[in-house]
Amino acid sequence: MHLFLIISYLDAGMYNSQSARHPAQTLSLNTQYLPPPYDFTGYHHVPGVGDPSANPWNPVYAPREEYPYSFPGSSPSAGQVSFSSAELSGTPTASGGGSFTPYNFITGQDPFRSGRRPHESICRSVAPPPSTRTKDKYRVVYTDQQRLELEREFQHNRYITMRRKTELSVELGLSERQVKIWFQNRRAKERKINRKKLQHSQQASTTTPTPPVLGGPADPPITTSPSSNILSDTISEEY
DNA sequence: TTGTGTTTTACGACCTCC
DNA sequence: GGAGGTCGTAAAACACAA
Repeated sequence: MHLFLIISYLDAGMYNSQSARHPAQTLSLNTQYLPPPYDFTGYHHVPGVGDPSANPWNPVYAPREEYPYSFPGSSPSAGQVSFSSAELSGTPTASGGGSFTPYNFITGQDPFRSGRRPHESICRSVAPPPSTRTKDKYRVVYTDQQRLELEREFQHNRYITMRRKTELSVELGLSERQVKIWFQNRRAKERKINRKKLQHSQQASTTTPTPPVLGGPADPPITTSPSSNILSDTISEEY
């Protein structure tokens, strides 16, 4: 059981992002709007909005930034990926110490691998300048502090608002593009993890001695179609 | 030390929305 | 048209076993 603490990020005003791009959207700027917990089915332009069954998965795209997919801080939703306090506090995990690291279903690696990058204490003592891919630097490695803040923001909101993106980019010394791409990659990572979890659970269910009831609820359509993705995404609520 | 597998940045292609 | 979304991928960074 991991106590998920969002301390200073619960300042609701911080997330009342104003959007210049979608003034017609009406749902969001109201702080009273409490979005459903992390749920990819809520993508706003799915045909039949509000009725995921209408089109469970067509390229379903993410909510616009007017949709503050924040989690009520007082009740971390089931959709959150939990972090140990050590991870969120930036406390380096013991190298190979076997401490629990929720993200590492596959390799058991520390998500931040804190304290395991000898060069970083030198090379990453200063945040790298906003950079794009160059000959010299194909990519930069973000500092632990940058990752920590980005991760915190991600735990609060899977989709960063324009306002928070600007704030974070200034705060962390990253470009807004870097922040945006980090969130895109982070969501991709989560989907990947969820897919693996789903595969594991499916394998476990197929290897159980009790045969599934044909046509019953325990016999979900297992396909490789994108619809399985949305399932895996919503499954993230198990976290 | 090295080989191998995984994770992390960054981008392009393609999509929808306004 | 430009914004940001997903998906797939390249390559650097990293972890770890042998």
